[in-house]
Amino acid sequence: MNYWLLKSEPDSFSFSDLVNAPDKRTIWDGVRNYQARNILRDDIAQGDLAFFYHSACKEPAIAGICRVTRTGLADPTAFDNSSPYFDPRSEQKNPRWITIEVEAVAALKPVITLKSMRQDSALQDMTLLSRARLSVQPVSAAEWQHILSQTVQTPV
DNA sequence: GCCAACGTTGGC
DNA sequence: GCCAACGTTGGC
Repeated sequence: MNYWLLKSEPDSFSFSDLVNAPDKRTIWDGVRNYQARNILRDDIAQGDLAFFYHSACKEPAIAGICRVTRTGLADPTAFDNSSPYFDPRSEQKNPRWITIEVEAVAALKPVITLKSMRQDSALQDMTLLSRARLSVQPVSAAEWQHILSQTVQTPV
């Protein structure tokens, strides 16, 4: 099993929004970066766990944990010409944008801020610190466990 | 709101 | 295939 970090702008879709979604699940749609797409398509497996990270907001931080419930899904927003993520180059028979479904597992109290991760010598190799713009990224088992040792998980 | 970093596009 | 122009992300 592998660990991941998924970024979302909380003003658009927060961890609380995921908790309040039907079945606490959502399709992770809207990713339009090829490296992130490749990770979603090729590397993430059903049952993997991911941090839910809040980006582009007042306090960038890991807010919760989610589990991957489905993989290999064509991103439906690519086919929806009313969506900001519409991409006419994505064909139904050969979808360009592949994504996953995730389910909320636990909230972190306190949240783990970007600031605290920057200051933590155990986390200096985190992809988050060197590849700030990559919206889907790997987390090592050591990083995962270290971060969880700094906080308490509250099941949702 | 600024702006550095960086991914994508498109002319050549 | 190169690379300049352009657009977006995201921390601050």
